[in-house]
Amino acid sequence: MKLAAWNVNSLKVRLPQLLDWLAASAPDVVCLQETKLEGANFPRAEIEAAGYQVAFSGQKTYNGVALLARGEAPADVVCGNPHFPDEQKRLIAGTVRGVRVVCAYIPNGQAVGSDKYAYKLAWLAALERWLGEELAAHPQLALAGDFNIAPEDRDVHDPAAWAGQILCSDPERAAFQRLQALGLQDSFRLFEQAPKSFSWWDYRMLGFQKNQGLRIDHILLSAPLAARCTAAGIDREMRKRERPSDHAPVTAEIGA
DNA sequence: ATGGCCAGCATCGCTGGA
Repeated sequence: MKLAAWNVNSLKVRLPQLLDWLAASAPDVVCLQETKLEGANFPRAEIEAAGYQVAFSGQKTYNGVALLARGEAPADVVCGNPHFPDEQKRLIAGTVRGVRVVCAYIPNGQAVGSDKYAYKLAWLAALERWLGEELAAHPQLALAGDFNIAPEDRDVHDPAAWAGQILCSDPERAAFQRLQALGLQDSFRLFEQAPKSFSWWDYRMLGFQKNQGLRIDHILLSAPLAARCTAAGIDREMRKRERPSDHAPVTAEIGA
């Protein structure tokens, strides 16, 4: 089973690319972030026509997450974190083929020390608490999405320039490590990977052309799923398109 | 040259992203 996560930066704009990518890559489960759509505008019919059933939690203009599952509806869907009342639609979970899939759009944080940074750290602490419970109930669990955290310096094109900055600060990285301490493993690092592998590139300054990026989109797997994981990667093809999302899809393959 | 982009909402400039 192939799991994927993609921050589409507006599902309205990126729908043609999403449909192309579903056809080309045939993922079994897709976690979308930044759909930026309210329920009535969600392109359910187009996605169902591509063979996927959907569950989503959306709002106008900002945020918005969705789960797509090929050939079946995600079961036991939960929106939001019961430990963190939040107007912002950033979390949705569902079960597909016995795997609990948690799709997260972790806050950006804007700048270290800002109110949004405090919100990000509080959001992460509540996520850790809730995931501890989810893992106890669902040993086969994947946490996938836009984490807005580059876990290590090798995930940053220019670690000196980014040192201590948003997405790279020690408290953010410590929060990522606490998620790992729950037993979640970074699927990408289970395998040999090319140096300077990134999942996001700034639209400005020819970021993608120069490969000046960050690896901030991740698929974390519980130990039983990590043991079944046969491959993990980042699909740069969509980032080469006209009018791309600034994020590339990330994928993990789970064997039987 | 210390900034260059993009999406949404709503105009002809702002917020937010990362």
